[in-house]
Amino acid sequence: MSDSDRRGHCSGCPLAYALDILGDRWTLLVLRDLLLMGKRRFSEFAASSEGIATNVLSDRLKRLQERGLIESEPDPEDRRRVVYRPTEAGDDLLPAMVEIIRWGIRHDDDTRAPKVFADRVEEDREALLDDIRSGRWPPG
Amino acid sequence: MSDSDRRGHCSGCPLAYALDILGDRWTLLVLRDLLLMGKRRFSEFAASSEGIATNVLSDRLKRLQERGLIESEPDPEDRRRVVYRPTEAGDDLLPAMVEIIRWGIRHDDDTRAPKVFADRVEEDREALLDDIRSGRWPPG
DNA sequence: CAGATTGCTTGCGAAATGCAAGTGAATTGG
DNA sequence: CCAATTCACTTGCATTTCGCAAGCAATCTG
Repeated sequence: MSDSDRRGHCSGCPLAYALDILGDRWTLLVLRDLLLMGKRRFSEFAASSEGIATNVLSDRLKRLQERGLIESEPDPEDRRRVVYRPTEAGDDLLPAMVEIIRWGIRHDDDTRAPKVFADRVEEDREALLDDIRSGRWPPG
Repeated sequence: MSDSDRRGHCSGCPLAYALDILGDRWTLLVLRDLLLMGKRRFSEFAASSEGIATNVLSDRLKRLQERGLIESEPDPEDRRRVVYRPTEAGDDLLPAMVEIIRWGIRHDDDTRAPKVFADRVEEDREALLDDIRSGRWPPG
């Protein structure tokens, strides 16, 4: 049986529902790479500075796919590769992710988040979300 | 060594920082009880319908305290009891939590979240946040 | 004082995690 | 064309975390 079979808690609470999918150390970091960093391939996720183990990465991609937050297809230009993309449900996580990041920026004294991002979130959250969604971020 | 010593990943990413504190199945559910349900005691958290194990609950309360998201003091009216309260950093998580809940409501077909809440978040998020913060939620 | 309650700890089997190494298919270089 | 390399995983295994049941001291109630 795979790592990726987890028991849902079925409490009816939407937060518990979300945590059943996202409630671990790695899942949201993979989604960050997809939604904010524009990464699309296994080796790109694996190269992120947090250093996720490849077996865990493989498992998380599988779960995200089963839960409908991402989808994948073989890269037509190199069939060894697989291209992962967020679905609409995955993209829809952006506001939540940005709020968590915002909290992190405000409370981590050693944050290395780009100042442009930090400033922009506080100044105009909605505009920043639109920029990210339409590929206008990062600017310039 | 206690369960509550976890290794920080020190990547500098504010999301990774947040996940080092919040990235598990239970921590945010305890904070939900504190921020949204007005619960304050160990036995109240333990009674939530998700059914957290008492050793895990004990560990999470300890970690949240070490990380400065909650604080506790013995209940003057019954010294067996301990009263837990969110700190400012804990309260500050409310917007992120509400965004996650919003995602859960939109994507969980079987959600049992109160419709008043679901409607209000979509209609006027900021006003809802203010109502929660000032104890005006739930209404009536 | 006897019994119940509260917050929390302990013991233990099961599951998840991190790490290193390996696998097979596809691609590149010579 | 064939050896070497890349890529996305998988496997094995030791360590950590988990859920569950039981136990505990301190406090309160009758």
